[in-house]
Amino acid sequence: MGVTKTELFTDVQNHIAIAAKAFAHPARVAIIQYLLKSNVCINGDLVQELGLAQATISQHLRELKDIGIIQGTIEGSRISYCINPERWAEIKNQFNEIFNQFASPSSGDCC
Amino acid sequence: MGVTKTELFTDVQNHIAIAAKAFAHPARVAIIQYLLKSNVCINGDLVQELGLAQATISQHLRELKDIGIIQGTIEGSRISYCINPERWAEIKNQFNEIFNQFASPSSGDCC
DNA sequence: TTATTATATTGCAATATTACGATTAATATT
DNA sequence: AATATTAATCGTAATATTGCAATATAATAA
Repeated sequence: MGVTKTELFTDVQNHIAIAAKAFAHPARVAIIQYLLKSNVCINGDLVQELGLAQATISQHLRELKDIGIIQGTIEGSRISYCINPERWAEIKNQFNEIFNQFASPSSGDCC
Repeated sequence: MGVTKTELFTDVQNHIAIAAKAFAHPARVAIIQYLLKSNVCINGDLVQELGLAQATISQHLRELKDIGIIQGTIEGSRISYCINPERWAEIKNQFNEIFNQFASPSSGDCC
């Protein structure tokens, strides 16, 4: 069907899934990495950096913005994007909480 | 197109995207959480736990197995799944590396 | 052997995602 | 004002994902 049965899952599970989608496409990872490097926000020179069409980049930016992990401010005819610190911390914490829940078993504890 | 242009991106970017997909669906998050809780591996009582059809669960398990984040061993007619410690650590480190690359700007550093 | 149980696989149908060209809207430049 | 630049949006095509019923496979139980 392609349609996720969100009603079967907890809010936390759904939220984690949405946050994970920010990283679930290499183009979006590339955009995030670019933003991490050039801390000084950016605009659409991502089109140069990645080899994708302008419309495609714009679409990925919108997804990242919808997830909330980035934010954009209008600067004349350009738009400066940057990481949203609060949302970043939130997502980071959500993932860390999961990652830290697993303690490697001493030995043949498991399969 | 629905087809990702993987050749445009670095190996790291592609690998992160693949790993993120493990968490990019609430059912898979639920499966991982269930595995974290009942440390003692499990089988397909996920079908009871989540409200999805057996075939659907099986499919998500295969995806998680393909990503490598879980592993399964045959135990008679059942299959015990558990988290793959090495792969788990690998993914955890990959994400932490990204998450730690961002230092919240002192003030109006950005947009 | 014949059932039963547990899980994987196959084959769909429906929806989502990825990508891009074309268009639009808004600001900049001349 | 006329034109260029920038980026969002629309429409569309191709592929991927989600979900399930039905079937297949494998091990166990009767």
